[in-house]
Amino acid sequence: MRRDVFQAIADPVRREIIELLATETLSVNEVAEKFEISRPAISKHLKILNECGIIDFNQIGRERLCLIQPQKLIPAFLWIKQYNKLWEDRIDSFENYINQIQTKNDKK
Amino acid sequence: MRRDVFQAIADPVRREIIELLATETLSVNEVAEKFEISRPAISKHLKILNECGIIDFNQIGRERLCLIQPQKLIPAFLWIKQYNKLWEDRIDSFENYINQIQTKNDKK
DNA sequence: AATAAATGTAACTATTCGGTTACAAATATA
DNA sequence: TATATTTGTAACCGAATAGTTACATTTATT
Repeated sequence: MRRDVFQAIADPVRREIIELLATETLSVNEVAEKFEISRPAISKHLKILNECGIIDFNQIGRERLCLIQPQKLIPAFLWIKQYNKLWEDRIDSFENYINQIQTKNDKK
Repeated sequence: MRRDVFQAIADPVRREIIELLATETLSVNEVAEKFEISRPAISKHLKILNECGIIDFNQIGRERLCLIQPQKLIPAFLWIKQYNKLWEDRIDSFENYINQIQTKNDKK
């Protein structure tokens, strides 16, 4: 079973969980309440996020608080970031092309 | 069938295809030759990448050239990027903590 | 001590995923 | 025209995914 950050953020529910936990620390039940799906389903998503280190648990009595570990997103960030030169060049060359046409039209 | 950039880059083979096509445009067969798995398997991966716009095809005779469209990675990039303030603060506070300890030790 | 609350997990199901082999179709070459 | 090349796709398979309900366990409350 593959368990990496790319696979973790592939699921829209897990991305939403990350979004929630980025603003506040919540217990398992509090996370589950924010969704339509069952608590065990959320429990599984949290387990997957925990297995790749994106969240840690902090047991307080009978509650488990879910703490985000945002630095675990860095590898995925860097993988995508290596292509930003590529898409910026693409956009630049498109803008140059537009400017070129613009200049031609201005001359008319 | 969900088909978005997050799901596209979740698979390691597809990430490798993106890496290949970032440096050169290749035909379907040329892509397949770089992998151990069968050509139809690669064909499926290319189809998925195409369905979410990450690659375009350019038919030249009987060959189909695979052209990367790196700007399609931008939404995934931005989604992750919104957390970089979060992990930078985390790293900063860790560094501050280390510096604090260091300063204490220096005083001894 | 009895009950309520928070949570994990087992068992099950339907669907998707990632691979395979076999075959068909289109195009280039001899 | 016959053959080789490039490619897509159908049919199949096993494993993983994402959900469910039912139940067990631990901790807090009454």
